[in-house]
Amino acid sequence: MFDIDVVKPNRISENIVEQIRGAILSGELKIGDRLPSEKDLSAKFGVSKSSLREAYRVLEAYGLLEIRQGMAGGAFVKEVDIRTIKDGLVNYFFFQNPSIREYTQVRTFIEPEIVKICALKVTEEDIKDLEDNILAMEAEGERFLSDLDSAFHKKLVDIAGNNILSLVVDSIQTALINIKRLLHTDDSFLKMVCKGHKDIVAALSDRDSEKASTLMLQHINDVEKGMLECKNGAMVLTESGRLMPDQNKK
Amino acid sequence: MFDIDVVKPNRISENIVEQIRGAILSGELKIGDRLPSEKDLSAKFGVSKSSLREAYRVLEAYGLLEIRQGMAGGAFVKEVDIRTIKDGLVNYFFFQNPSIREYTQVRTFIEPEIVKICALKVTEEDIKDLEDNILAMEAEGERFLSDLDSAFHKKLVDIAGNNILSLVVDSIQTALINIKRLLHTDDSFLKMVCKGHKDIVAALSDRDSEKASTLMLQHINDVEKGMLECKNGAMVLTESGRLMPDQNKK
DNA sequence: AAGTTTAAAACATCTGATGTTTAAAAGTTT
DNA sequence: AAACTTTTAAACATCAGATGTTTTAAACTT
Repeated sequence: MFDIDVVKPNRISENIVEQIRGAILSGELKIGDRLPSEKDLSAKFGVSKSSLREAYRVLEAYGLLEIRQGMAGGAFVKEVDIRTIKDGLVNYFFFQNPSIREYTQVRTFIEPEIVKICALKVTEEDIKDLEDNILAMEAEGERFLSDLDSAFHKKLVDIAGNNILSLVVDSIQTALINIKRLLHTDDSFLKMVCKGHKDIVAALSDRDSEKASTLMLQHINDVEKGMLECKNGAMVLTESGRLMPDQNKK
Repeated sequence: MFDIDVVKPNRISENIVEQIRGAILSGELKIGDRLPSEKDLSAKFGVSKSSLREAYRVLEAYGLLEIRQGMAGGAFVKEVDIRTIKDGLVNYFFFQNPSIREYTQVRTFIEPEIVKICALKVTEEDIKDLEDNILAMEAEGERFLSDLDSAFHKKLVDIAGNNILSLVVDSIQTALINIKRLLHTDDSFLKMVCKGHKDIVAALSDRDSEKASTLMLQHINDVEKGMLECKNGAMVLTESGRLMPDQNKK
């Protein structure tokens, strides 16, 4: 059978949203283009200002418009940025609540392959950046562990040069940061992460793609193990690896 | 240096959006909960109805609220659905315009691994569904090729049982459908797809995970090759594999 | 030429009125 | 009593217009 779409109410603002979104996706409106003022455009559409404003708000929420106040203000077509997408994914994953296993599984599929590509493309400057990241992690201790850890993996995927992979890795790292914030990782976790990163960078420095890949796989599994062992936070992990509030600590 | 976030204007509606979003993400508000009516809630926040309405519209755009008219209507907390996320990704990828190479690369990392898992988990009923899908493809010809092709890969990833992978594969399939709509695939492409799917299902039926994985990798590469050879549409592919409007056909 | 003031365009917010939708309650018929 | 119809009221949808705030550019002053 065919898929059925729920019939939506014919809201004026929604109609306008689709017209403007369509104009952007068809190329009629380009980045930086300024739409007419609320007053003018509402008159053109033959609707009230409030209806048009609601449409503008929604388009802004989609990340397609930027609305500026002031004399030279107005509504400007904007490139959707990754922040908009990640915020949406945060909302989505809040309800899905994927298990740590699921995150790890995706990572084990993608990141070992990513470092293989990195081994071929990585520059001396990249190596320097990665080494600096590790040094910062050792210096700062656990304070910025998650952020630096996240930055390390994002740096690698960016070297690989695939926008889609970058989005996926970035989103997963953002989700993992949120999870780690609720767990209390200890010093041995930090040391393990640093060691893993160091070995990977060493392999990349040698342009040894197979070794880098194997080390990355090991590292990802170590991180999962470390996270699953963390049980001293306000949250506990169910046997399926899902994060839940600890019922015993009220 | 630290990341800098652009300071946003202190809009009333934005303030309300964040308060309500926060209440949802903190668990204070649960799926199905009904928020007070516009009249009541705007009074509680001490703002006008219009400001509250704009906030509701944005939350609705995020997929966090569903607003219903009528006597028993109002604003209800809703689980963000995948459609909301995919629409956002369509907007995002419109500007990123990833190359076919990028899509293929992600697929080659993920889907061979997915079918490995499928080989262990697949049921007789799943096999039947997959076979039906192939039969439908052969019967329908090119008309629904993209949709059925997409459904085949989505079915496989759903068997694997990883929400994140399902989202990634689903999103890539949606993007590829949009690209294929602009290319004109021929009958040999259809045959190639059917053959690939058949072989994969046969390997899954034998529970041969390695063979299924190898065949999937081959299939994905074949599909890329087929797409890159398609040059008879209104669009052309640049040497980097990006889809662009054909300048010669005006 | 540099700094300051002023003016105007555009969004932000508020108020209050009117229309529309929808489900439940009330009423009617069989 | 059950089934159908009509009425009603709650809540959103839309509109109109007034007032406030922000920001830039132009006018003005030093």
